[in-house]
Amino acid sequence: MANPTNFFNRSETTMEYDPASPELNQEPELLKTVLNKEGFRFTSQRQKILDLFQSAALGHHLNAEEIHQQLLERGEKISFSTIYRALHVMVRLGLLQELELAEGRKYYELNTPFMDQHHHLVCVHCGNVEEFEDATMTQVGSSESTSRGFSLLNCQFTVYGICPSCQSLLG
Amino acid sequence: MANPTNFFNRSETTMEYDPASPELNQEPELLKTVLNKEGFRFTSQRQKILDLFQSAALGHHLNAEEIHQQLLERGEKISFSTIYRALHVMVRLGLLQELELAEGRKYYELNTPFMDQHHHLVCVHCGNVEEFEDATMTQVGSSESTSRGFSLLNCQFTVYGICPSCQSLLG
DNA sequence: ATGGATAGCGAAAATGATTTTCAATAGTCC
DNA sequence: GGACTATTGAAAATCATTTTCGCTATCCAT
Ligand SMILES: [Mn+2]
Ligand SMILES: [Mn+2]
Ligand SMILES: [Zn+2]
Ligand SMILES: [Zn+2]
Repeated sequence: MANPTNFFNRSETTMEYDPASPELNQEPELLKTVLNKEGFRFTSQRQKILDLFQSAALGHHLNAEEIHQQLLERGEKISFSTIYRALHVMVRLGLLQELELAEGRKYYELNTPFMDQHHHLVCVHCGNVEEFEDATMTQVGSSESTSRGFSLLNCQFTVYGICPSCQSLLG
Repeated sequence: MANPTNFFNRSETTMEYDPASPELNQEPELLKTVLNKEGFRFTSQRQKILDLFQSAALGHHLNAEEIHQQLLERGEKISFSTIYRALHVMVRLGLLQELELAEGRKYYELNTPFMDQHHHLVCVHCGNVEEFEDATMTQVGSSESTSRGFSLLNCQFTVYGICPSCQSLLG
């Protein structure tokens, strides 16, 4: 394996989004290919975790706890250590995206091609998350990073506020 | 005090940025006023912590650990519990801004009027953070939130990438 | 100013998400 | 099939942050 020591230390590697291989997550057996290409092994656990995200609406902004729970509901018991390891690997491979939606935990969702990147509007009271797309966002991100010589990995625009229903609850 | 139970649970209260009281952090004794207005008490610890941020370039994206350390260097020993409590209160009062620059810890900086809000470009390899301003960002944030009936609290645009010097190190 | 009520302090213990350790297992490649 | 070693699960370890609790200091009313 390429970098065994700090490998699991989040995306500290120069593994950028590869526009040449966009829909990998759709196909059933491609996971093995993607993993092996980078020296990882294909395992049933990793496939099941990815499956969870691919069954659309179900998955979407899942944290480790929710993944563990939803897998249990599907009759699959996968340890937390395995879940965390799989998430890191898939983020590294560009299959998943890690999100900081505030609160002390990380959320994950299927990664999308850079230009289709969406952003988030979070209610700090109830945790409700809405998504939106906006091309100017990604433009600003990429122009800002190239003008400083940064190689862009990804942008996150997160808007915090209070959703309509929480507003009425709080007066 | 208004909401004793979940009070310290981050900014879950409807305490929006007040454009009428912008430069509070500049003045020396205003902290007491701001605290008392909301039922908090003025303490030397809170003043010293705020002082740290106000001595500009020194402070800027400080986490609890760094605050504790820099206070020690100034000969002030303030416990972590007090530091964390003070940070929460000051965020709640709009004096400080809490940032999620990735990595499992939170950073703080002096809050600025909404329209002057700046954003961050983070090197995921060395942690170097650069700031930039962009009006479109805040526009998109506010239009997006009003169009959904959210009451806006704040926006964070964070761009992740690899800085020039880390790029050369990594080949 | 004085005094009572109680918010805030520090030290230590608790929490909770994530990471690591380690022996057993299972992909990959020959 | 067999060697090599990445991956797994369970349990222990980390680490930032939060809570608890007895004591102190601030605030407000007298
Ligand atoms: Mn999303
Ligand atoms: Mn900043
Ligand atoms: Zn809400
Ligand atoms: Zn760097």
